[in-house]
Amino acid sequence: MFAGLAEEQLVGIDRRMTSLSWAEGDALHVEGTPAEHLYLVATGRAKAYRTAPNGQEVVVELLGPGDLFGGLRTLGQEAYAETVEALTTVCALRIGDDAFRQILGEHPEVGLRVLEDTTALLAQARSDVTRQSTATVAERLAAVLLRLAEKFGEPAREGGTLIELPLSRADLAGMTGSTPESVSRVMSRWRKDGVIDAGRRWTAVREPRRLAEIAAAEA
Amino acid sequence: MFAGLAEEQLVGIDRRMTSLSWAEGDALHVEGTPAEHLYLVATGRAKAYRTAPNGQEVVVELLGPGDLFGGLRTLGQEAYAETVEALTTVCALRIGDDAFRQILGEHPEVGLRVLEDTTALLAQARSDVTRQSTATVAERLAAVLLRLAEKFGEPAREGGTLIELPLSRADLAGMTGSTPESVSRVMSRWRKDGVIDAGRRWTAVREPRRLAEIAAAEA
DNA sequence: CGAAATCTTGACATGAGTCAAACAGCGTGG
DNA sequence: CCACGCTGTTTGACTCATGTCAAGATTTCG
Repeated sequence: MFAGLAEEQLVGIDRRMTSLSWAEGDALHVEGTPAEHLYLVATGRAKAYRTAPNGQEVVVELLGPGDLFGGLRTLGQEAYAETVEALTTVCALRIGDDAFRQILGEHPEVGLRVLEDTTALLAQARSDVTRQSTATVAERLAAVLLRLAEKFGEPAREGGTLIELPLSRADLAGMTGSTPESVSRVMSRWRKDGVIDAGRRWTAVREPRRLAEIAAAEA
Repeated sequence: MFAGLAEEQLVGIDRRMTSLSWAEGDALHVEGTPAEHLYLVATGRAKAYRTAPNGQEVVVELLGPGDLFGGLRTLGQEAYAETVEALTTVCALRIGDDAFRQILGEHPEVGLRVLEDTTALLAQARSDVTRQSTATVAERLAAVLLRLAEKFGEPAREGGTLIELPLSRADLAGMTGSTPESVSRVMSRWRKDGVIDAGRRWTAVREPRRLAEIAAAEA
């Protein structure tokens, strides 16, 4: 995010940010609360979700180091639109309205970077809308797992990619716009077929290509 | 978008943009083409849609005067993610990569404005994801009609709000992630109940409150 | 080791997609 | 100016994916 800035500039920026940390399960900020801070994840994982009128939680983003989230009155956000909850221990930097504007004034490149990030998120969200509207649960789940593997995965010793995240069936249901039961069914089938493997706090993709085929609705 | 700038600054900006126009049905830019321009709608209406793997068109945004769209390599967009098609005769200003950066350099406020817009679109898209995942077709359609009335509606002489847009059942299906048949069924019912009224090239919301109740899933 | 939470699996209900046929606007050409 | 045909809409009958409810298995943690 701040790549390409000199050491002393970074120190200047750092002084204006507050470093905070949360434990697994804590909420970093809550949907509907007045939006006053931007956050930059330093370490750990978190999920951002919205609560639908019917009470279901829909996960709109998974956050890791380097990700920006939160909201500012300045940017037309009256209140936080999502609740962000720590999935592991999380450290993040918090920045206020005025400090953000200052930094943007001093370092225009940073503004462009933020715009770039936001644009990418928009593209992501729209692709989610499209998939949600046209794909089946299995296709959506395959796409989600591939994305997770891409962003959070590490090579597993048994082969394939390991996603070490404490995601419950309910979380996965929230990401696919489905239910824990449906997710469980689909994953059981895949496990039987050897496409994936999963425990309580992790998931492994054994055959990415099969998953990709499923996600592309070629089956 | 450029509110608050002096006359001569506007002239300077204007010189770097190309003014273009399209007829109803024309594509302003096509999904998958290299992204090289940003556009600002001057007059007319257009729809932005993505084509799902199964061939269905999902409308992700309706554009009117003042709306920004398109994409730039600079912002991390390799290719346009959507096709934008004119719903009426459309005039828009086109701006290239370098010019955009120049303007941002000269007028930082504009950058903030763009970021603000993008943030709003992101919030919109995420709210769409949430609704898509949890609401029924009727609820989604009600929400879409209310949004259209809000953005494009004008008071109708018969009472209620008139949306003068050439939207086919297929377009509405694209916006609700559904099918023309389902949309037709729901709208027939509402017409019978006097909640809305519709012809080929227009739709009128007669009882916004009933629609709002439906959208909020209170029925 | 036991209770609480989570996951799995089954049986069932239903919203909404698909296919198909009848219908209505609307422009075109005789 | 009217009839024809094209295109989009409406309505019906049927099917299927997926949500719901419920019971049993498994894991976690106090």
